[in-house]
Order: sequence, then C-alpha cells, then structure tokens
Amino acid sequence: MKHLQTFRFIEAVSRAGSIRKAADDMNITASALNRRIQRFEEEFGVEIFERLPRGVRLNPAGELLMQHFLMQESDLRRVRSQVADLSGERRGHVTVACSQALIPYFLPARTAAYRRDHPGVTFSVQVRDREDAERDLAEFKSDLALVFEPVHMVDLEVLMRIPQVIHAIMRRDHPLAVKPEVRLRDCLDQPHVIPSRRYGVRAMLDDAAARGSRPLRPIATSDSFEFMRHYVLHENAIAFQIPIGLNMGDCGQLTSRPLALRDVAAGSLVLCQLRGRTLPVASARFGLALSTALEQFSDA
Amino acid sequence: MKHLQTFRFIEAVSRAGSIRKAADDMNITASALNRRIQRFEEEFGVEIFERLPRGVRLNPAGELLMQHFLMQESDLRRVRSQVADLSGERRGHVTVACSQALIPYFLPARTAAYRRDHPGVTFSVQVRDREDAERDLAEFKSDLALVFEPVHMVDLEVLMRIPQVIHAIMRRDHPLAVKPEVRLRDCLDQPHVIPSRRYGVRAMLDDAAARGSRPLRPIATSDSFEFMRHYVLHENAIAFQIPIGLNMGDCGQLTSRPLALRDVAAGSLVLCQLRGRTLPVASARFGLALSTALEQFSDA
DNA sequence: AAAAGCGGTGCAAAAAATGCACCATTAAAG
DNA sequence: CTTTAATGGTGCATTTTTTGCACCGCTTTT
Repeated sequence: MKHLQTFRFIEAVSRAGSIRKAADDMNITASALNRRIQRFEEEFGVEIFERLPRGVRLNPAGELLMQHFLMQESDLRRVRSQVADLSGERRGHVTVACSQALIPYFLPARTAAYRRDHPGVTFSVQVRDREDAERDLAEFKSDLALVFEPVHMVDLEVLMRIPQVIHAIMRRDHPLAVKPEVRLRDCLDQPHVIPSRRYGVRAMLDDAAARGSRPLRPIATSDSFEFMRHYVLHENAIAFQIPIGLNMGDCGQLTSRPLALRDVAAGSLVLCQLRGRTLPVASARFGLALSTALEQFSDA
Repeated sequence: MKHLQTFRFIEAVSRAGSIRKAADDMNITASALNRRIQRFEEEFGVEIFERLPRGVRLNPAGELLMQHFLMQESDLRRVRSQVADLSGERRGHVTVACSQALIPYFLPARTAAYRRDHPGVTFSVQVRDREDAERDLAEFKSDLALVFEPVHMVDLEVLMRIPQVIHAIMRRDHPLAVKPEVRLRDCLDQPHVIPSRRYGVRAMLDDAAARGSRPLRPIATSDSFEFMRHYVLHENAIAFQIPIGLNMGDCGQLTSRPLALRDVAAGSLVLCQLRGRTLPVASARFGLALSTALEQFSDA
C-alpha cells in the first residue's frame, strides 16, 4: 500500500543502519530517501533517527513509531483478509511459529486438513525455540505460536493450553521398555541425549535433575529432536520428547514411555497470539482448528 | 499526517454521502477527490463505496477499512503522546465521555487536580448518556468513559467499578428527611421527578418500581439532573441521584437520603475504555488518577 | 595524506496530483 | 412528460511533489 511507503523506507533504513545502504536495497537514490526521512521527521515534529558518524539508528521515538507501523501493517492485513472473506472464498496467509515437536506429525496434518476446507489459504510454518517464537509474535512476524513451555517475555494471549508429560524415547529392545512408565533416575543411569538449553524439555529436565539424585550426563546434546531420535537407534540410548511429537501409532523400532509425574511434572504446550491483536480471519480460524485438535492430545 | 490524507478524504465522503459534497467540505475539486478514491480502490483491490444514483455509501469492506483507519489514527495519537512523554513534560489531550452525575463536582475537581501536576495536558469532557458514551469509545471519539450502569453494547474494558446507591434528593424540611434511609414506596407516594429513559438511574427506578407496590408517577421527567435538582426547591418534591453527583458537604437547602437497598440495589459506576486499545500516556494516567479518586466514593 | 563512507543540499527532470471543462445518468421538480 | 439539478466519471493542461544527479562538508579508515 502506497501510504505506508515512507514507513517501509524507514524500516529499511533501520535495518540497513545507513540511508545509503537502505537506498540501495530499496532501489532508490540516497538523496531521495534522505529527503523522505527529513520530510517525515519535520511532519512528525521530532527526529526519529540519531545520526551517527557511520550511519543512522532509530532513537526511542523511532522505536515507538516502528512498533506503531508494524501494528498498522498487520492490522491492514487483517482487514484485507476480512474483506476477502466477505466475498465468498477464504483467502489469506497464515504464519505459525512452533516448537520442533509439532513439526513432524501434528502441524502437517492440521495444515493439510485446513487446506482441504480452504484451498485459498497458504501457510508459513517456522521452527522457533520458545524465545524466538515469542519474539516473532511481538514483531508481527507470526500470527500464531505453538510452543512448549513458553518463557513469557511479551504479552501473550493464550488460546489453548494442554499438559504434556515428557516421554523417554528408546529402542523397543531397551531394558526400560518393559515398564509402563519410567523413573527419571533410571533414564539418567542410562546413556542419554538431551536437547540444548533453549528448549522447554531441557529446562524441565534440568529442573527435575537438580531436585533428584542423579545429574544430567548427556552423551550428546543437540538442538534437533530429529538427530536425537535417530541417534537412539544407533547407540542404545534414551532421548526425551513430548507425546505430540511422537507418532503414536507405528513407531518402527522406537517406542516411548512416560516419565513418572513425581519426577517431572507435566509441561504446558501453549497455543498463543500477541495480546490484543485481532488476527486475520484465516489465522484466527486456523487457531480455532488447532485448539480443537489439541484437545485430543491433552495428556495428564 | 500526510500519509493518512486519503483516509481522511474517504471519511469525509462517507460522512457527506457524496463525493461532491465532501470535496466541497475538504476544499478540493470533486474530480481530484473522485480520482483519489478510484486510485485507492484500485490499489486496495476492491471497491469500498457503493455507487448510488444520489451519491455514494461505504459498503461492508469500506466499513471495515474505516474502522481500521480510526484505530490507526488513534494509535498514532498514542505514539505522539508517548514520544512527547520521552522528552520531559507530559503533553496531550484527554477526552472523557461521562454521565451527568460526574459533571458538577467529581470531574472538575479531578481534571483540575491532574492539570496542577501536568499543565501541558488539555481536556475534553462530554456529557453522554450511557449508549452514546459507549459509542464514542467505539468510534475513538473518547479515550475514557465514566458511566453509571453501562449497557455494554461494545467491547468495554473496565478500569474501575464502584457501587453507588441511589439517593433521594429533597428539601431539608421534607418529612422524609427525618429518617436516615428512605423506602422507595414512600418516595413514590410523594411528588417525584425522574430522569428520562436513557439514564441508568431511571432504568433502576423502573426495575424497582415494577417489582414494588407503587408505580412511577413522575410529576416531571427530564434529561437534566440540574433541572430536577432545582425543581425540588420550588415544589417540595423528591428527585433521585447517585452520591457522586451530590455535593456531600454543604448542600444548601437540599439534602439526600439513600434508598433502602432492599428496594433498589446499588448500581455500578464504571470507568472504562475500549477493549484492547492502548491509550495515550496522558489519558492512561488520568484514568489511573480517576480510579484512585473513585475508590473514596465507593458506597455500598 | 589519501580514500572511502556518511548525511545533506541545489537544481533540473520526472512523476503525481489537481483543477477545469465537459459527458452520461438519474432522481426530483415543474 | 419535459426540465432541472444533482450525481459520478473522464480528457487535458497546469501545478505540486518527488526523484535523480552532481556535489559539499565531515568523519573514520587505510
């Protein structure tokens, strides 16, 4: 939209850190861009960039303005989507930031199901650790976030929250597989692989281990559940994951057992959006669909 | 702000009902305005006006867009106010829609007190019945509303709610003045004046009378509490008002007695804003000041 | 000392918005 | 039924705004 051009230029300048670089990015002359900004600052009444020897940077006023602009742009997308909804078929683009556990089974199934009903809707699904997912929401880069154990940095509005018990993942022939549920200390006595620090599962294991008798002694740490899951096949080790990230039916050579609740309490898988934001129709509806689908995974 | 010009034109057209009239209002040629709208519709992708033989009118898409625009304009005011707050002195303009009862004593005192601390802040105080007050909020014409017994048409966010018992207003020499509290039926046996239908006090009296033994037989109905208050001085009648609208100290020849709670339950005086909206700094702070001031009037 | 960036400015060219005269259509007025 | 006075829309010349180019003064880097 043309009336937001200036804001897009400002954003580009803020990103590039210098007017000339931004001008280059936006295929415009530096002088033209410079004057756009000067004009805007004059109209706005206060400077929004601080001029440094090596470029420019948004000052606090500029930051506030930038936030306003992001909101406005996002709200315009909402309007467009609602307008499109008025004229029959639903269109739009849904952006979801989610934890790794949702990637292999849950989200592909849900997005495909939603697209069966609304072929005009497209999706962006981004894997984000819990901090980044929330940041994405705050910066209007995602409409929805589906995160295990969010950290609550920003104003989240929780659409759905379900408990998830951490499971130990192991080969079917693993000694611990004989029990219906396993104790954390038994797992930690075995070779085990755990997620890296940013992840919710790791945070809960850290907590539990600190309270328990055994320290964490991972033979491998990874930020990829995919890696850890496959690693278990090679060395007969234990990995950890929440049930929604597991293929409940046929697991091939792998199986899973819940950790005893008295060792590790159930964590929360949370579907959320930015507080106070009105989502585009498609995103709002997809959020509802996710909520109902999540209910079946409630576990505890 | 220039980038909102087109929206302001669209708003003018929507208000005037025709492009030519709006063009006249906005000191621009009809052709220029016409083309602005055409350009915008083309850019937006859908028409926002329906063309009638006698003019134009916003279609549903246009209504959605208009709402977006009002929000955006209001949020820009918020940004300006926050930016102003960054550079020292607080500036800004606070708009309040309120019930009549707040007009004589409460609001003048609170606004004056606030302005003692922040001389750069200016005020608009509008008397609105409860429906209009909420409409003003929804249309971004007011930041805050202070209403007795709101009707809840739109999404309100309640900042503060205090109970208020309806009082009977009478001359000091009135026979009912001897009791510490009065029964509704005793009041209705006397000549009485009541507010017109739109007001909260009236709604509660209607309810109570419907449940009680005596009908309302007002000798006068008015939408001005001021009128009713003075009327009581001339004919020795009863009027009704909530305590915050009464000068608790020296009341001259008038006095007031609470109605028995078993006859008329306490109503709610509610301070609210539009749900989800972030108010300009000055308005938000003034809202807080009102909240704390209201606490002292809590009554029930 | 030279070179390479940076933001900023004067001026002419290009682009966009505007005003004017006018058209087709239609609802009200005569 | 005709006339009149509205309405939205369009072609074209004019005005206003925006842009690109060449350049300045300044600071940091080489």
